[in-house]
Amino acid sequence: MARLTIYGRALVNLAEDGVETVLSRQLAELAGVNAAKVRRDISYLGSHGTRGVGYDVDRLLREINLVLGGGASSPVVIVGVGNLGRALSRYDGFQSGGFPIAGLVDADPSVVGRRIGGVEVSHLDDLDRLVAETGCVVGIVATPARAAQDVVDRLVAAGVRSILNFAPALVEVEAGVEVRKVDLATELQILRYYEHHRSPTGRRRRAAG
Amino acid sequence: MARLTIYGRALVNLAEDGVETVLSRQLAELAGVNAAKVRRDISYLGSHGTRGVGYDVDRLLREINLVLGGGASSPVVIVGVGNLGRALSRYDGFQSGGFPIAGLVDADPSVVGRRIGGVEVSHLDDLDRLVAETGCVVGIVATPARAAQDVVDRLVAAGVRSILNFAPALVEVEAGVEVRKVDLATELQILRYYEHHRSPTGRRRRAAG
DNA sequence: ACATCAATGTGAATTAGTGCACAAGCGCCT
DNA sequence: AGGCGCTTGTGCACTAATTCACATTGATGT
Repeated sequence: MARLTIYGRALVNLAEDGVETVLSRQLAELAGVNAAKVRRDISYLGSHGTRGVGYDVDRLLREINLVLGGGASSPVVIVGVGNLGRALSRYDGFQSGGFPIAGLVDADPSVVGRRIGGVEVSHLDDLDRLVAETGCVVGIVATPARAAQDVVDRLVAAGVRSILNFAPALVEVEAGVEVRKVDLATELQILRYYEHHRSPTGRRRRAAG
Repeated sequence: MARLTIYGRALVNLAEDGVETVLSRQLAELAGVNAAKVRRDISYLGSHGTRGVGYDVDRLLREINLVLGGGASSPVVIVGVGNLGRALSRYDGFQSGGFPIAGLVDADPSVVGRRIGGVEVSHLDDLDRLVAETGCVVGIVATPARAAQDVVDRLVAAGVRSILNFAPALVEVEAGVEVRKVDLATELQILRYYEHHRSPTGRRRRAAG
């Protein structure tokens, strides 16, 4: 679940502050959710807090990291170095999050060979070789919508089983391949929707996660 | 709902192809959801298709655009021109989606005055003036997590009521202000989770939206 | 050792979301 | 004009998610 990553981040902050024990109520406050939900989520981990005391921060963090895949490094390949692809290539959040950029790929021969953020751009046809050599397990699709399905098919053929899709298009994959979509246009549209259906102002509250 | 924007995009494509009428079944296929869901979603619009025929593409598209805020242009201000902020500044999806970048802001004096993607960077303290002059209605937060709450407070104080938060932090806002969070780190974490809990391969399917 | 306190873990209730299945309605064909 | 076939709109059942509320259980102090 997505909430686990939120808890994880909150726990990291707590650990850095030297906190050793946390209550479900506190974690709920930090994560912006209900305390009962926190407890139920954590109970699915099989983890056990201590009744009357709370959860051990370090232990809980370890358990969450374990189920999320730990601190392992997962190299990614970015397909499409157009506007968005270049932007993502220069973003160092991938690196610092444990997802080093192992390769850049584009179908346009005129950009192949160029270096962006210290990584050379390969041709789309070399995707198989690139994935095999670098051991990429995650593919990032930053192409126009019409190219997305073809790119995803190539990624899957190359062995990639986890895909983050920034293209505004739905793609089909075989079961066993996980695709997540990040759609900036949709997010902005939704904001615009609220802009047009503004409710009367009220009290301060925690934002949706 | 987020699905409305998906329908909208599908309808645009259909309209470009010259299609005049669409069935709930077809729209469901394009959007990757159940046909009954499409019908129920559309029924909330108050729109009426024609039984036995389907929905008029142009009419439905107009209705969806209306409820989503139409083709109005909504200028945005990007706060934080660090790694991610610069990346976003150069992404022209905002411009083409009807969200022109009206301003860039940063707290670091050494980047103030620099031009990125044709827009000059202003100081965070000038946010009020910038928002007032450009009529920005949407703020994009691309700062480190620890600065996010302060930046959001300043945006709200300046009159911005719609915020897209890329910082990995929850922020509090008064009611009436809408915050949406885009969290690349979480998306990648979730992919990594599935990577570690791989289910056996199966048949091709449409990916989750 | 025992009582007390506090927070967890979870059964049960509530709410939201999904999807089936069918009645109602519209156009077309005769 | 009337019947037929097709699709919408929606009542209803079902599933998933959330939240309440409390019995349970570990720690602590006397």
